[in-house]
Amino acid sequence: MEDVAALAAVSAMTVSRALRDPTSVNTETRLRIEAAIDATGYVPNRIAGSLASRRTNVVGLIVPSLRNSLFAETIQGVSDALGALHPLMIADSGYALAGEEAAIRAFLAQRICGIVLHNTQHTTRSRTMLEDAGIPCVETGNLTERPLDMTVGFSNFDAACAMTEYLIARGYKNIGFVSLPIRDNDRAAERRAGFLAAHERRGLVPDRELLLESPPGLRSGGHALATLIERVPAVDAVFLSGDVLATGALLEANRRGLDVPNRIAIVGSDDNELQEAVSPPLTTLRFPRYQIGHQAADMLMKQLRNRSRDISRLDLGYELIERASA
Amino acid sequence: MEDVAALAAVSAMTVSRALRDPTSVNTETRLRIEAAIDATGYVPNRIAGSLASRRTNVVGLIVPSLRNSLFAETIQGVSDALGALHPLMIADSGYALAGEEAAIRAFLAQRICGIVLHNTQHTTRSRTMLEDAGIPCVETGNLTERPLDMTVGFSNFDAACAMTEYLIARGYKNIGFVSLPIRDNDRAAERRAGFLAAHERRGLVPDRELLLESPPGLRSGGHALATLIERVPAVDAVFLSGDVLATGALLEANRRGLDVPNRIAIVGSDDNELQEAVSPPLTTLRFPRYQIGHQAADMLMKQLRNRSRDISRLDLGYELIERASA
DNA sequence: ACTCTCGATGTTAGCGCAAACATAAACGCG
DNA sequence: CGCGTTTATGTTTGCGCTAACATCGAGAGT
Repeated sequence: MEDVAALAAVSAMTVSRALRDPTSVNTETRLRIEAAIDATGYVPNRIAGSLASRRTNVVGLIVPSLRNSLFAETIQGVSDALGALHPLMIADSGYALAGEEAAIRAFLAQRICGIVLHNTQHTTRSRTMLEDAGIPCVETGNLTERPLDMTVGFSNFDAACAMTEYLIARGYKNIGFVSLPIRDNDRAAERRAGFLAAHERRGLVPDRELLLESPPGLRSGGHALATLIERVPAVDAVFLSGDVLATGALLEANRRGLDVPNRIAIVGSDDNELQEAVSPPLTTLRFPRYQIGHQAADMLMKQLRNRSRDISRLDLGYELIERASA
Repeated sequence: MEDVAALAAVSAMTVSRALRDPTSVNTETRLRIEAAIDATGYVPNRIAGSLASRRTNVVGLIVPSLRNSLFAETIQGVSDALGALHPLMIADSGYALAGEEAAIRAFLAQRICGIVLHNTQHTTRSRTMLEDAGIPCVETGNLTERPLDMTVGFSNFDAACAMTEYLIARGYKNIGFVSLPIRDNDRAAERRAGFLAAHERRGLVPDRELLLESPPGLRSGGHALATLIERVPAVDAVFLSGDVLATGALLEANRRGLDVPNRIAIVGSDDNELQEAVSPPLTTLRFPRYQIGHQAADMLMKQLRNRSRDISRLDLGYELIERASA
């Protein structure tokens, strides 16, 4: 920076100012400085700047998995909202609370200015670290009642409940429910709770044999369908809530020559192009995952500027997409 | 850190050492320091550390898009290989060279210690910035002859060539080729070149009418198939190289009642669970995307330690997965 | 006993910036 | 015309750590 300052015949401080707030220096001076930067190929050192100002503009994001395309939507939303102003540091928790804690610790050491979490369950240590750090934090993935700081998303409970009531209303009697493993996964747990609540509201008692946990994956969805049919031959509908499980189940049903939806209805969640393209097209829940990421980052940035929060809980809802599979 | 040092009755320097290399301090001292860290809730400031040591341990990664599940595999590979030692900063270029340049500039300001790029085309400014920065750089996505520094991946040219020769060998005469838009996408360009080269090797002249560029997406693959059939009714095979184009085309063929592979063969690339699950299962190319990310990060870290490179070009190859669609 | 080495720790200085304050010139206004 | 006020820039200091060197005692070899 000294070199640039010398070349532009100003002090380093003026260069620093020109870089951070171009309006704060005289236009002529600014142009001289810009020319000097160009000539020297100077690249500002944000590390030094961050140390001096005691804050960075880096935002941290922790998702359960990086390879899951669902989270990819949210990641893209966050990245787009942050734009060029805030570099993005990403880590995956591996669906484990301990993994999240390790990532939080690493991020705090990097003195991130804010954090987005795709989880609402945390170790106590994670909680205290985040509180002590005093940085804005947005939890996404599931809308909790008592967020650490801010939260944006949709209610997995409500969504699953709505889908289940939809199936009940259409006359299905023996409805199976398949979710991802519930351990350390509040989203899956909420959905199962929603499934059960819908039955309770209608005065029905769900068959526990029809509740299943399944790893993610297309094939896994097929297995889940097979398991449920074997356990309870009378099953007439299955709600597979997670990833591409429903698509896998549908393909399996087709393979077995089961008539969907007359012999068995299949519905899913996390709508995507594929679910519409299969035959019959799947009735699913659609979640605004990109928007969640975008809004989360927006809320974070707003709080970084204002130092005052306007909303701390934002429900972006869900859509039930009716197609031919139920 | 002063607090920790006082509590452990040592100097700040010893605390710093204990943190960076626990073996360099006496075991008793280390335990006292660890206890003090625990008691005070001290979180090291890597920003200050980085400034003093003039290096960070942050690795940068730039992909064309964050929402694309193909890149997600590579991202996960990079993240897993880096582990807890190296925080990961991610940006997307939006499939644009200018976007990549902006991300590189931002990363260099953050003084990343190394970078992984999923692209082998760069603006001249990008190139000079990376050279001047003098940090290790791994290019993935397409194996270039003259990498900036290191490269790991597979040859899109070879893979497309092999698939095309496979189709030719099976007797298909009018082979269509669909790729993603080629502008600023060396991978798509290489694949088309491979397609053309395979014809040339066999002394065939491909019909230019059968070359198509298509945006990504399932539906888009269907459209591409429709377009090719309309243009050249005699088309008897289509190679859709990119994303889920082939799956979309297959679903469209099924919808139209076209016999695959007897009326028309459909083959794709980027194998995944879905391509195996559709009917008929798709013949595709499989690329080791996770491994590419993992190896790229490994090469980066090895060079950060050794300061000497052992390999600068690593071909992880591809597989041609034969199934029933051709 | 004397140096020599080596492990363990301390001291000094400075990384490259930005906050806070200082300065200096230009401006407006009664 | 003198005063406060504003705009544009400079100076000093320190952010929290680590590199480099200094120190200091314990053990080894002769």
